[in-house]
Amino acid sequence: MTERLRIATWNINSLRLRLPLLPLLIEALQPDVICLQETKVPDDLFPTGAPAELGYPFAVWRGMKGYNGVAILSRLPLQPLDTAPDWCAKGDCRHLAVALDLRSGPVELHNFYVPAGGDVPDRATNPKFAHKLDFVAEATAWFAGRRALSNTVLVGDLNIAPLEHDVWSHKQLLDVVSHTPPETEGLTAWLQQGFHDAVRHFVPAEQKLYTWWSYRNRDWRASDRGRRLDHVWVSRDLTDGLRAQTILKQARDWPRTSDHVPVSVELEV
DNA sequence: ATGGTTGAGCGTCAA
Repeated sequence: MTERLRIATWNINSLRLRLPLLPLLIEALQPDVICLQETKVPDDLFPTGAPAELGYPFAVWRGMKGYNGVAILSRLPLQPLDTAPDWCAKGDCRHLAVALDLRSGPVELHNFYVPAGGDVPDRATNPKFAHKLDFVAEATAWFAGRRALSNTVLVGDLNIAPLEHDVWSHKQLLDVVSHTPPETEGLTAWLQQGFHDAVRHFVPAEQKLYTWWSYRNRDWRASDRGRRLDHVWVSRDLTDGLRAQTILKQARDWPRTSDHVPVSVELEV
């Protein structure tokens, strides 16, 4: 027996500020599970009633003051998984993992917010860039060291656009943090620990595909200098169950919205 | 080459 599952991911860039936008996401995507990054809310200030009011009574969150923060909102019961390490021993709030209770069995879900990496793509002079590369390498090693992946979904703002057409200009961005070779090679190595890119599954690699447009453009749609920083990966056993993907580009025009747009994948498990 | 904008939360830092 299979069950249809829709999982959405969004870098919301302040949960409290953009709480009123979540009904728009829900109406458009009808996700069973919503994974959020950059919630920017400490746990003691989290709007604890909001998930249930939105129709997602099962929720977990991990936040801190000012920066970072992740949350998972679910219509399905879930169990928190606490087996992952404190990435780079920073005490950051960049990862949550849960087991979703489906009739067909549990699905393991990982929600990641990878460090952005600062401005200078040099690990020797920029500690933020070093942290980003170390984070990706540590995650790669952690998944490599576990049992073979199955029934697993990984989503999040991974802050890396791995393919040539995941950015508006491959040549012009080769030395820009998010698309440098050490980053794209690192992300590819992580993906290859048993994952499959669930969005590119539906969209040929030659086609431009973005999930983020900078605030610093007067007209984001006209300049269209986007990057694909937000991802949904599935373990290889779930590949045959992939049914659809949506990059909710219209969300970039919502009032006072995030610079990232939601990404959703529908699959049968 | 540079600057451009946004959020957290009150001076800048992070993105």
